[in-house]
Amino acid sequence: MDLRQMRYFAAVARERNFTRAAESLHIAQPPLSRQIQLLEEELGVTLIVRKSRPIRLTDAGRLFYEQAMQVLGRVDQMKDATRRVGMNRNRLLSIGFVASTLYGGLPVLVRKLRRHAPELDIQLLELLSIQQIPALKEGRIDVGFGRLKQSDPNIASTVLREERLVAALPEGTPLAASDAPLPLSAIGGQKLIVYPKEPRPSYADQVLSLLQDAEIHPGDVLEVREIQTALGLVAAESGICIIPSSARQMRSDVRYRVIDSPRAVSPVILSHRAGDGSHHLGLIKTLIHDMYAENPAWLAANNLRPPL
Amino acid sequence: MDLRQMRYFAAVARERNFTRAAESLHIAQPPLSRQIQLLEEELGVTLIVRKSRPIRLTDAGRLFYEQAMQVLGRVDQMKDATRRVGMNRNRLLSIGFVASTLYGGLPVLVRKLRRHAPELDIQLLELLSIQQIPALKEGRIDVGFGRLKQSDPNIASTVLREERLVAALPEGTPLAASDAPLPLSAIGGQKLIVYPKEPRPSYADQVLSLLQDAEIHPGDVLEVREIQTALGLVAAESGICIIPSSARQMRSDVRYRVIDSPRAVSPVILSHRAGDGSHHLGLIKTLIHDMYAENPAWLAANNLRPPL
DNA sequence: CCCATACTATACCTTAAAGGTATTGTTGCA
DNA sequence: TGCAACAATACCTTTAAGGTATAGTATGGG
Repeated sequence: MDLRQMRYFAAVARERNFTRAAESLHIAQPPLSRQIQLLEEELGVTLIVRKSRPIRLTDAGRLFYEQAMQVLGRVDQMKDATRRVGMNRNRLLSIGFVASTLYGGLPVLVRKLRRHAPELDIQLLELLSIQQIPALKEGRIDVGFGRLKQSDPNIASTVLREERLVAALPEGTPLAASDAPLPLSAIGGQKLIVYPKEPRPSYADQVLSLLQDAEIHPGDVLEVREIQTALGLVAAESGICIIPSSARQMRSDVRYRVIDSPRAVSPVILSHRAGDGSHHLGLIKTLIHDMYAENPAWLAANNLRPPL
Repeated sequence: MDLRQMRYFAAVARERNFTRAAESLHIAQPPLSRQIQLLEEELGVTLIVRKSRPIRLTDAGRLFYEQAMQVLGRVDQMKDATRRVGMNRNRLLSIGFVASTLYGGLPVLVRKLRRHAPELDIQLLELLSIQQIPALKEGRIDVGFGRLKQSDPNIASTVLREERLVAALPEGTPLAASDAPLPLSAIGGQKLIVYPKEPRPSYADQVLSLLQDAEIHPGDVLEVREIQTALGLVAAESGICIIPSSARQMRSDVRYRVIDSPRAVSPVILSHRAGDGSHHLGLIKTLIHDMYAENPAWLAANNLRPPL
């Protein structure tokens, strides 16, 4: 498959007419027909109903069209962004993060960073904690916000804070009746949903070992790929799930109860290359410090709107 | 630009070596070098620092690499999805929605729909309200959830409910001191942020005409493209913003106050093609009805967790 | 410091595939 | 039913991707 074929198909889908589509693409009609045939052949799927005037898209064609438009838009954005970084010689700061920090202080930090260093192009990449280590080494990212402690000598890590864990519970179930802290033991026998499924080790293992250390055995453990799915399943009463406090913002159709155990915490960890003495890294550390100073509540135990 | 060039560049970036990258791509090394040169030429940007062994990526190269990987992943997903729909002859149901419904009942509806009609492939497309009308006519979507009343004879629309509007206020400002309903008049003289900027007419006009009809004049109106930006600016104390109640879930670092006016509501409107008597459309209507029945609070005036 | 080594770039040729022209089917409407 | 509009097929031309041979350039050991 080829961007050209996608563009050709998009033109046909828009015009609902091969001849006019070919004109708009500045090519002759037969090559256009052939490219669409090749595309359909590669996919093994008919995209266009030709025995109808004007032509119609099949269901597969409609889907392909929408997706293709999005991909093409994305490619254009990518071109622009690459040119901007390359031409202006702007420094690029690449930040890796785990999804949960998006619901915490990361957006605020990024906004502050843009204000304090407008010359910087900021790239945000969602990466799981352990993916951040190789990404840092390979220079794909410059800083990482993760949740897993590690001890690679080439990577410097700082615990920004320990965040309370909360249990996500389906509305209307007995456990969700109270707002009081939930004893860890209450999780025993419950159906537990953990994430992410892979790559291991991950936050899932952190949760599971927390329970294991307390000798609490959940009734059944279901692994899912991401927190969104996990909370969706909780809402669908498929089980309960343990998430960092900040991720509570993701859904309000489930109930949350802080877990009543001093060990039920998850760190937020800033990582960067050990040798990295860049100005921007220092700026980030300063800004994070400021954020905590501005909002000391974020450091409080029962943090309602927690931080990075 | 071409997916092939993106794949080639990705291989070089991964291997950090043209020769080995060429091997992994099963082509000779010189053509690979040339394709990368062509890519750099088209972008007008150097992506690779060659006077270094192993080679390094420039900042632009790093950015391009990450984006390219995401695009390539996206293309693969698209192929799979298209094949699945085309092969299994699954019916595709394409749903257009405005962003705010994502923070309301839409996810619940989609989940119910998947459960009740597992044979269905569901495509979700974010479209502004007025974009949904042509999208319905052209068959790009089958149903739309929007916020703008319209009167196209070919499109049937149903108001699902009227949702209360709330003002988003920066924390710590005088207006944010209370949780009580906010009189519409309090918005007079305030800096107001509205969205989306285009295409018009949009929800922005709904908000502006609400104020105009009440003869209230905001101090200054700033138009932004999307709600996320608008709320970000509110958090940065750039002004206040009027949003549908359900969108409160998007951020918790701003304060919300229900607007104290019976006219300060925004409808949630279900639209579909006038002739459409498909089974799945009926199912959607039934499911929505069920949702409201299950959760009558959604219909209450001061809806905290509102619906579609 | 220079040469050996391990690369990447250049030059030039071969081949595959995209695009064009002419023409033959189809569809749908008058 | 026949004509107008349009897509598919057949076949040729041109463009550009890929291959081979070789020259140029960056690190590392002697």
